[in-house]
Amino acid sequence: MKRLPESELEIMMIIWRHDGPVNRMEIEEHLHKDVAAPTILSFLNRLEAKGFVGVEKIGKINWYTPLVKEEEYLQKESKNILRKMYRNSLKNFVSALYDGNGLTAQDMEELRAFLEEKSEKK
Amino acid sequence: MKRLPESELEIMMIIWRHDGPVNRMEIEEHLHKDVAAPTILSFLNRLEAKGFVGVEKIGKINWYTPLVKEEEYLQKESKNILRKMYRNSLKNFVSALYDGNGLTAQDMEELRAFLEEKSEKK
DNA sequence: ATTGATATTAGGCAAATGCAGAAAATGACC
DNA sequence: GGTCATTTTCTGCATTTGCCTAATATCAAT
Repeated sequence: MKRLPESELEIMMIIWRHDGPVNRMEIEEHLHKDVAAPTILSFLNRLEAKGFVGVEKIGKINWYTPLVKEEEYLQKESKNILRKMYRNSLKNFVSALYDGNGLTAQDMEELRAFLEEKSEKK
Repeated sequence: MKRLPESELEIMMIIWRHDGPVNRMEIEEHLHKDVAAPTILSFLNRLEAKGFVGVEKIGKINWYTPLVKEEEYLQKESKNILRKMYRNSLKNFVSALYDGNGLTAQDMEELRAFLEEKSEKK
């Protein structure tokens, strides 16, 4: 499974978060950038070529569905990020966020609870 | 401050982790890939053009020093990653790692201790 | 000063990425 | 069927990225 460039990933995130098949227009609405329709369709074509989405044409509308699972992709990416930028240390990553004020008390509490839950049922 | 492409980031990580100025040869030794000398120098030139490193030539050797701080870059990147891929939720990121078996018990304990320490001294 | 060894610079090239104009297809309405 | 309106497809193009070959500079040893 290839790594996606930024623009394709942006599209892919929208597709993943959408329930069921999605068309170009819907993607456009969720995109924060303002790009021409052929641009989005071009990214979608590339996603299809890479096996990330399937397309079905109904009438003149293309409907896209994910073929790669979000969790699967994110799992791999999380590991890559940690390895490439944080010497494989999750703590380094969280530290960076903390020091850059990227963490709220709520984030931290949420994470604490998560860790607690996961280590309980070992 | 621009985002760095993968190959330039790899070089930059080596420079950051090295103590004091570093030359092409030293970088080459720390690189896990096997690339020709001009390739590395080409990346270094690009890093210089982007303001990430400074160069001083002594004899025929170029010595490189970071101009951008590692923490600064990583802080920004951590936030970007979280925003772009995990809906700004650190827990989502850690979850992904956990589910993909990217976390050891040690990682988790380390992180737990970190959170505890940081929330104590609020 | 010549030769060798090695480093950097110049230049370039294929592929990937981000993007959009023009052309073609298709549904909807008269 | 003809005409809009809209959608997709085709095609292309400027940049960026990853990488290297050939040329040039420079030190070191003779």
